[in-house]
Amino acid sequence: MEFTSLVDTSLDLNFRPLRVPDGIPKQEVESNFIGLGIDHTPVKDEASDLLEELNRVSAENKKLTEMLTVMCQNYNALRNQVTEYMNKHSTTTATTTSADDHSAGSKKRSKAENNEILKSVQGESSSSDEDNSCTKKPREEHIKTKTTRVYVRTEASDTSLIVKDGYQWRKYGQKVTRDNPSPRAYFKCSFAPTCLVKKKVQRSVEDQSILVATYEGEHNHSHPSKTDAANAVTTSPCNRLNGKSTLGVTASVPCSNTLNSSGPNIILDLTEPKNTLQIDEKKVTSSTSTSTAGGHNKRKSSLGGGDNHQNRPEFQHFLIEQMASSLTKDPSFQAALAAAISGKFLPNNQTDK
DNA sequence: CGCCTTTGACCAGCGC
DNA sequence: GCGCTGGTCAAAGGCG
Repeated sequence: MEFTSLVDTSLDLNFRPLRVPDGIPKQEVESNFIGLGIDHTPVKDEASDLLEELNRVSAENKKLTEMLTVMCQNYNALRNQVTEYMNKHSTTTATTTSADDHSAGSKKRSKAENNEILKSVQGESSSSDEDNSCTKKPREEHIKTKTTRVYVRTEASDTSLIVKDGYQWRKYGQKVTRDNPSPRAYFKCSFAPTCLVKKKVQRSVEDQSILVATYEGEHNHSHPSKTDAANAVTTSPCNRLNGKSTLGVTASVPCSNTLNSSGPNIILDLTEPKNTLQIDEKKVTSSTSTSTAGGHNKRKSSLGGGDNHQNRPEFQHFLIEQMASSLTKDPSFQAALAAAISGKFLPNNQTDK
């Protein structure tokens, strides 16, 4: 099914073009934009400019939020359709295979294929998570268990299975699995046995530079660091203060649709059904950086790490900030923005500035 | 000395 | 019942 043709995820940069205040000559505006011509602009005009810019950005932000909402709705609708379709298809397959002389193996395979498709559509929800396929836990239990999957782009040369999410983890095992040559590392929250959250980290089969971190359960304690979480996305991903520590911060910030291989792009897969935006399916990645929170800090936080924080206003504000930060650092976005702006100012397509 | 990682051994579920 | 596999345990060693 062609999702991209059904859901318009494109970012229309011209949906709300910059409005030039009537009182300001066009040339002056250009000067402000390109050369930051503060010296040539009266303070009063500058203030009104800033106010105008603030209003414009606010409106733009609102518009983006609306677009995101629409996208989520579209996604949910599509997901429901696909789920319905797969249910029908699954029933049909079972009927035909039982009627025919197909082997048990082929039955299993088709069923597994259907499940695989469903998983990809449903964002690999906890009940169908591949990692739970061989779990020892009773079914009811791992339905309850909140499972979140986070994709983190790292340096290809970086062989450590460390996903920095701000929480402190204790590694208790490592195993090479059958379906992936890369070892899988098992972590427990350092607050165990009080906190029973577990984390599995393994490199993606498709892209060795992507770490797949699967979180099971919810932290019953506060985030070790809020401020560090905020700092983390603006600093280098590799500057761990303690080379052996798994402490760090993961900024799960979907914002730019450009895949920046040089940076540690982070793809958030919210596998909870209530989380309507399954970012990872579109491979929307962030070009923001991550870094350690440093040391064994245990400061209180409400951001990052735990997937139960994502609906909080602070986290959303954090997301917005990181989106803005990421976009402004993205050369392709800057180019697109410049083209959009120059297209507005120069209707004759004179984009040589 | 305490905390951490490493790693081989062990356990349990599942399919044949 | 046996083998395969994923998950966990725990002893040993490293590091600050």
